[in-house]
Amino acid sequence: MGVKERKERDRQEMKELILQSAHQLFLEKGFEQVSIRNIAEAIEYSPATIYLYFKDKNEIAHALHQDGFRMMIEHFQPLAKFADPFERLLEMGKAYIQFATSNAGVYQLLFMRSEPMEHVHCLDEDWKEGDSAFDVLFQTVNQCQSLGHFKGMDSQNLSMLIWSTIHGICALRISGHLAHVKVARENQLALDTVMTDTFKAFEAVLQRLKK
Amino acid sequence: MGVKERKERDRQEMKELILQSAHQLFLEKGFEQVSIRNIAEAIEYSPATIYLYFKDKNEIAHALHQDGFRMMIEHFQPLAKFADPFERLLEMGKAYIQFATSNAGVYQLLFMRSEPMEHVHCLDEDWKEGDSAFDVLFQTVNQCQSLGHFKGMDSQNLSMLIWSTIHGICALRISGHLAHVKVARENQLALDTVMTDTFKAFEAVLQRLKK
DNA sequence: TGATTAAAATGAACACTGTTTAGTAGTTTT
DNA sequence: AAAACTACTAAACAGTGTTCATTTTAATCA
Repeated sequence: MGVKERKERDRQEMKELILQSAHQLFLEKGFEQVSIRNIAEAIEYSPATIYLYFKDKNEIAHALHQDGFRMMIEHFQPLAKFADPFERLLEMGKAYIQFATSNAGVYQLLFMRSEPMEHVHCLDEDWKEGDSAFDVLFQTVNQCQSLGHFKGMDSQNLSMLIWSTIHGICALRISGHLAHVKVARENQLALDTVMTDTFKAFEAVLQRLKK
Repeated sequence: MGVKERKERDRQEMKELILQSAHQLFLEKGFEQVSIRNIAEAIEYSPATIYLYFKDKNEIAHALHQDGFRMMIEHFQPLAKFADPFERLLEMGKAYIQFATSNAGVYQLLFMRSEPMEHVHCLDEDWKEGDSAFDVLFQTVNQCQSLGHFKGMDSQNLSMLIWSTIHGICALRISGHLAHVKVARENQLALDTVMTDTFKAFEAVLQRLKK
C-alpha cells in the first residue's frame, strides 16, 4: 500500500503550489509587498495552512532563491557559445543586466533583500545554487587568466569585484535611485553600451595607476 | 505680540526633535525596523502626534535624506586638499566606501531603499542635496577631462557609471550578500586596496576592447 | 478674572502584517 | 464502529502605518 508515498507526494505538490503562487506574486509586487494572506488567498487555503509547509516567510524566500538561481543560470546558458572567455565575460555582463532589469522581482529577492541576521545558517544550504552561479563567473575569469590576462590578480577577488560592479548598475536602476539624480533622468544609460562604457571609463584611471 | 512667531518656532523645534530621534533610531536599527511608535516613545509623545508634523513615515525619511547628504558632503570635505583631480577621484572612492560601511543605516536610507512609486514627486525637492552631492563627483570627472583624460566619453554617463560601480561594492557589503558566497567569506576584500583593485581589474578588458 | 475660542495632543480604532494555538473535520488504522 | 492520526482552519496575539473623535492645553476676548 503506497498510501504513505502518496501522502508524501501530495505534500510536495502542496509545497510546489505554494511556491508557484508565491513566485508569481513576488514577480508582480515584490517580496515585501506580498503577504502570507495574499499567497493563501491565491491558492484558496487558509493562511495557517502555509505554516504547515514552511516554517516562515523567509523559508519561502529561500526556497525561491533556488528557483531564481536556476532562472539565472538558464539565462546564461546561451553564453556557452562564446568560445573566447574574454568575449564571454563581456556578454555575461550584458546578460546579467538584461536579466536583472527584466526580472526585477526575482533579482531583488536574490540580491537586494537584507535578510534577518539570525538566518545566516542558510549559508551552506540555500546558496549552493548561488555559489554555482558565482562559479560561472569565477571559471570565466580563471580561463581569462589562463590566457594570460589579469596578470598578478587574485581571481576570487577579481570575480567579486566584477560582480559588485555590475550589481551596482542593476541595483541603482531597480531601486529607482538613478531617476532621482537629475543628470541620470536626462541622460539614460543604454543597456547595450553600458558594459563597454564601464570598462572604457577606467581606462584613464588605469593608465594613471600604472605610473 | 510675537506669539505666532513663537508657535512657529516651537513647531520647528518639534519637527527637529522628531527627526533627531528618528535619525538616532534609524542609525541603530535601520529604517524598516523602526516604527512610528518607537519614535513616539523616544520623544515621549503619542504616535498620533507625529502625524501632526509629518504626513507619513516617508516624509520623515525624505527629511532625513537631506541630513544624510549633508553628512556625506561633510565626509568628503577633506578631499579638497587633493589638488590633482585624478588622485581626488581615487580618494573619493575610498572615502565613499568608508562612509557607507561605517554609516550603513544612513547609507541604506539614502540609496538602498526602494521608495513607493507614488512618491516620485520628491525628485525636484528632496534630492537637491543629492544632486549637489553627485555634483562633487561630476565636477571631479569634468576636471579630469579638462586635463585630457577620459577622452571622448560623456562625462555625465561616466560619472553615473563610477557611482554605480562603487555603490555595487557598498550595497553587497551592507546587505550581507557577499557573506553568502563562499569565496567572499574566505577572501575578505580589503577596503584600502579595493579601489585600485577595481581599476586594475578592468585593465585587461580594456586592452581587449581596444583591438 | 472668567468665558470663549483656537490649537495641540491623545486614546481608541481601522486595516493591515507575520505567526501561533486550539479545535474541527476527514482519513486511515485497529 | 472506535481510536488514532492527519489536514485544515477560525480566532487570536502582537505588531505595523494611519486616521479620527475627543480631550487637554493655551491664547484671546468680554
